[in-house]
Amino acid sequence: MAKQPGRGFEGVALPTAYDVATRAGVSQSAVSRAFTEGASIAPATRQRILKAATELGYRPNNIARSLITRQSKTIGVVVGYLENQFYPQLLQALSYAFQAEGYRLLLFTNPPGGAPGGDEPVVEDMLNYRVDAVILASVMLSSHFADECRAAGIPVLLLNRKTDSPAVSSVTGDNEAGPRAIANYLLAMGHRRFGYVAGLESSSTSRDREAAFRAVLEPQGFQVVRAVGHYDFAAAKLATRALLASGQAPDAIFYANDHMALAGLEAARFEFGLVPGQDLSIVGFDNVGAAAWSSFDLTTYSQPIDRMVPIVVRAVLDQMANPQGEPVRAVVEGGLIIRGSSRGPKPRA
Amino acid sequence: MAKQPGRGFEGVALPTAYDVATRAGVSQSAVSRAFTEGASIAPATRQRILKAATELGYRPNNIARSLITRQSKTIGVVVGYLENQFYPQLLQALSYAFQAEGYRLLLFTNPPGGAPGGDEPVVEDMLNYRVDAVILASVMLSSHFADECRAAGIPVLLLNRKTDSPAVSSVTGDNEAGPRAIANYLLAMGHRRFGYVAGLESSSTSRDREAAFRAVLEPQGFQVVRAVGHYDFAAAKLATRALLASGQAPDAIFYANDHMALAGLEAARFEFGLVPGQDLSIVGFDNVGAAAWSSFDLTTYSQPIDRMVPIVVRAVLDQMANPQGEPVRAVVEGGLIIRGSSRGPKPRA
DNA sequence: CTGAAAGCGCTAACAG
DNA sequence: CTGTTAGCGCTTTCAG
Repeated sequence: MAKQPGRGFEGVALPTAYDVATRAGVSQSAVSRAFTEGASIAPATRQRILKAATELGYRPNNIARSLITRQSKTIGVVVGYLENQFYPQLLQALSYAFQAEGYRLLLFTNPPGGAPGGDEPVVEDMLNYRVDAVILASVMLSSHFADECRAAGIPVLLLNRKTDSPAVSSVTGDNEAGPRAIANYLLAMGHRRFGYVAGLESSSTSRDREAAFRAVLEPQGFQVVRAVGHYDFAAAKLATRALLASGQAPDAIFYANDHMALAGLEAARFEFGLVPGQDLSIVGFDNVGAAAWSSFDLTTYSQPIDRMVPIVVRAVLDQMANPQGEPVRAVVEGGLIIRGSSRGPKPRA
Repeated sequence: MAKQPGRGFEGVALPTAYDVATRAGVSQSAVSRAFTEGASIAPATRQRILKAATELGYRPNNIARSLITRQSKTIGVVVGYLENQFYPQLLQALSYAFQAEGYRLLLFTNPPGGAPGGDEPVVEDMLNYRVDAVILASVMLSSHFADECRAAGIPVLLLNRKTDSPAVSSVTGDNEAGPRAIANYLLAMGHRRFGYVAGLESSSTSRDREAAFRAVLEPQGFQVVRAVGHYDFAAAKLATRALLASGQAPDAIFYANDHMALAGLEAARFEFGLVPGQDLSIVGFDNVGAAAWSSFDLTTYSQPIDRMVPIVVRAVLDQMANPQGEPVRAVVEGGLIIRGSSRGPKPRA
């Protein structure tokens, strides 16, 4: 009947492999093998053990297993702003993909409205949980943390952002080709006055997108006025207002992401009475679900989650298998998706 | 220099409490105490240990700690459809609130587009991780799973849904008063032909909301036509189309949640050329962020996340402290939020 | 194929 | 206040 130290129904301990062993008349190690894929055990023995286990309501304790295998089968994920639909979509896809590989996600979120920088102690704490890898999909985290993970021997992957350090793996959308495609498209549609709404100034992603956008326009003599939206809906509305209220208002605005572009669309339409796709062009980046909704019909450059996630999974798995391996720095190509929010010939209109 | 069995930078093992003990010239248990809140240890000793720990880059291994304390400090959360903005909002709030209590969330998601019923083996697997409690915020899960958790002695809490079993704790919005308030409001605004768009037929939440809605209207002799939106955006559009295309089209439609109401709004506006708030009234439930966006301006009944989450946290904490305690069955009051999508006098218009 | 034995890294009595 | 001593529940050689 074993000891009974623990919790469990009615204060009785959960059965252990020993209990199962006793009941099945085998050794405890046999029980272990019965629950280990591909372990050498006679089918008959295995059946007997499995039967005893079910009768007892036994479940292998993954904590104990982790302690000895040194694998928690857990991946720490830090996400920031879940208001931006891109992140829930990403999170769901990641969760599902890693579940298929036998990993689960331990979730860490930044405090709502938290300022960038300042590593949260809670996130530090994630390392104590011996996560097998860490995925950082939050802008709100100093890159110092990535180094700390590396020092602890834990693979890190930056998703949708980068660091200066080329030693850290990252997977991003095409922050170079995307903005260039957008710029060229806007030029072709006859625009001449451009605006850019940045995310956070500290964000490499926002900076890269802006640089690529300008790299097309400025050599041709076009100015790009800018405002900062901090990746926030309300702030992006304010930024849009500032841009549109100025004397030389742009007639084409590129936003660092869809989330802000949606806000811009609303500001233009409801505060200025403008008709996007006619009076001005509004373009985002990501192609989130809502971008395709009729209310927005947002032209954007896609960051294809279904193509990014497998790359992330493989990269993380590889890094875990071979910590000495080369870091991955993947850029996942997207595509320009022309919808109604921008001026010019529409796909089918 | 200790053994070197494990991973870690360059294949060297991470330092253990023993390594720190040796370096600080104390016993291993002293190290343990140095890292345990409120343990009896001399400040000087503690300082010395902490110093040695930092020098070695030591981090306490929570896995080992969990094994002995029988607490993983981890809560399993099952969420389904993250497209519905309500869930990311909820998830973020839960994550933050539990982090403050020293718990982390282990995330489980249903497969994208997964059918209801059928307990995913992956979710079963969560119990092997010895999560300290389970929060189910997914409709896509047979209630059988809740019993299984209870059998394993793990507190379960259903969020935004219920079971027949009164033994299981749950926290929901006001699925009784909310729909009644909506029905009364719509009546007062002069509506006479009503529609309801259900979520999943198997969902207690959707059934409760429909029943309460009808409970006001039918006794007064009004019919409620219905369609099923499966909590899905596209399906809700189809449902709306079906309702509006019929001979006796309703001029007031209540949706089981905002996510579907948003879809309904689009269908009415872009497929039927109707002006919501004028030609017909569209009402949702939840008050998600997007409901307040100008593009939707959706009248709804709120399910206040900031009031629900503390109740969830307390309930879960209580159940863990006292597994024998009474289950919690909290109904969190919301409020009718009248916006432009419904006919009648607007708050300030 | 199976059992015995030795821990994984840490916490928790129990003496001192 | 601190060290000693047992394990937590399981995986993993190593014999047999």
